[in-house]
Amino acid sequence: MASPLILVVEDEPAVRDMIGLTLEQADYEWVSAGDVPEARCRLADARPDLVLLDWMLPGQHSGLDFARQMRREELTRDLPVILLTARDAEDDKIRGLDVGADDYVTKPFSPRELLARIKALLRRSGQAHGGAVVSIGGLTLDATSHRVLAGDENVALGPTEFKLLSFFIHHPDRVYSRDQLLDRVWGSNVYIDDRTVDVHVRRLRKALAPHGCDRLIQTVRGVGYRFSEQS
Amino acid sequence: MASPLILVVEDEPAVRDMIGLTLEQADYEWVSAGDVPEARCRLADARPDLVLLDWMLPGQHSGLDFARQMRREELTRDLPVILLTARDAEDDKIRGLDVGADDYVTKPFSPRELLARIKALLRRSGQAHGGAVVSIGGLTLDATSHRVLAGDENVALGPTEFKLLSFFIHHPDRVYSRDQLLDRVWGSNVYIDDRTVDVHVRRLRKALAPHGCDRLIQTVRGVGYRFSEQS
DNA sequence: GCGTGCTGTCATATACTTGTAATATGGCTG
DNA sequence: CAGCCATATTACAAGTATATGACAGCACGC
Repeated sequence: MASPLILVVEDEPAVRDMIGLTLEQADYEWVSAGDVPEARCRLADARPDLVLLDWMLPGQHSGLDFARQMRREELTRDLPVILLTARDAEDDKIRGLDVGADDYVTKPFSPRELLARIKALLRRSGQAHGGAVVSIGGLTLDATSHRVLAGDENVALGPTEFKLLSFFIHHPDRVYSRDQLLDRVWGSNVYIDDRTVDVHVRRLRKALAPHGCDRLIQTVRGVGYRFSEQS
Repeated sequence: MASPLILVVEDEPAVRDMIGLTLEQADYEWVSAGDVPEARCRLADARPDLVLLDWMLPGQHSGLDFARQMRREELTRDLPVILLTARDAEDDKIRGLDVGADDYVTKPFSPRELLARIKALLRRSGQAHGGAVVSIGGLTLDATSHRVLAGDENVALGPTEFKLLSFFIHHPDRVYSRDQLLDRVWGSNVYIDDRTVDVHVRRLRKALAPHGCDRLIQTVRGVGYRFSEQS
């Protein structure tokens, strides 16, 4: 998967940039917003994977209200939120978690701590959704929605190609003969010609090529095919 | 709201207790059942909010059959089910989702993972019942006033179409086979032809088309339909 | 009872998939 | 380099799945 996108909602430009720098060093993408209305826009257009939210924001709405709002809306309900708070008061922390923040960090915080919490949260939220999701080499296959993504673009596949890719992606780094593939993808005891596998591999490659993912399916001459990230 | 009640269906007492402990620590109420008949009783008298269901159960009925049954009955149709499976086989996962489990967890699993999934599912189903209004992709469905808006215009739907859309909008980003849709939208023990689903999907699309919302209902060839904002 | 609207089924049209076969390409061996 | 074999590519026609439009039976309100 592409590196996660993080939305930083913070009115103080200096703090914002500091956080941004930290994020960049850890290879996260990020966008920022200085107030709630702007944050709402970013939320809608950038679709971040996680939100860092300042407790105190200018304008009539506090960060807390914003968090509460996020929980009300379908699209943002499952977004992990980390609250940034200058205060140390236990009440605030509790109120924050109560409203649906998943974690909080007290200012001043170390970059290391911030990153650790971000990482933990992304991992958790990832797995909460990722029941049937497998990703390799920029390719993501989601059995639940029956979808394949290359990077973040949708890949259209026919039923057989989908099954073939599904098998490959679950059994990477290993050669399979055409017969083995017929058995495991088409089902046992099918009377289909070996060469048919070539054709489906071709179709799969063709579908993946525009996204550069066709390199994942490798021909092993004299043996069969292999799905692997390495050349 | 009172803390959610979770039904644990698992024949192994040790596992049951372990899960129970995990649940208690997270402040969930729970009841348990060791086999399918007992589970049915608990379902009827305790009315749980979520079911944790072991894949392999003693007796002639597997957990899978039980899940399927639940989907057919009015009262239990919308109950979130998490399948517990010792196996890692992809086939089983797919079959599990096929039957209507909302998620699955592979044994051995960490308490944290289990809790994360429970939380995610409860949040989703909570909104399905509690929040009367749900919006996705410009479509708004208001269960209270029994009304559907596309943007700000009213969409006229027949009863079945409304139920179908309601189901879809509450279960987005996921494929459902025609059989599953019959079970979950039409209800118990109907013997209606698969193809009828096509017709209702068609009617729904037709009603949504003037507002450009028909793209939300996507055909997944060879599998069924999916409701999603993407592609 | 009569119209109206909804539902499930069917027949038909359309769109996609699929296995095969014919042909091209490429690599290896001698 | 020739010749052989394995794989790649393309085309195609049959087979399947889905979309669509029409219809008859119902249920309901008037």
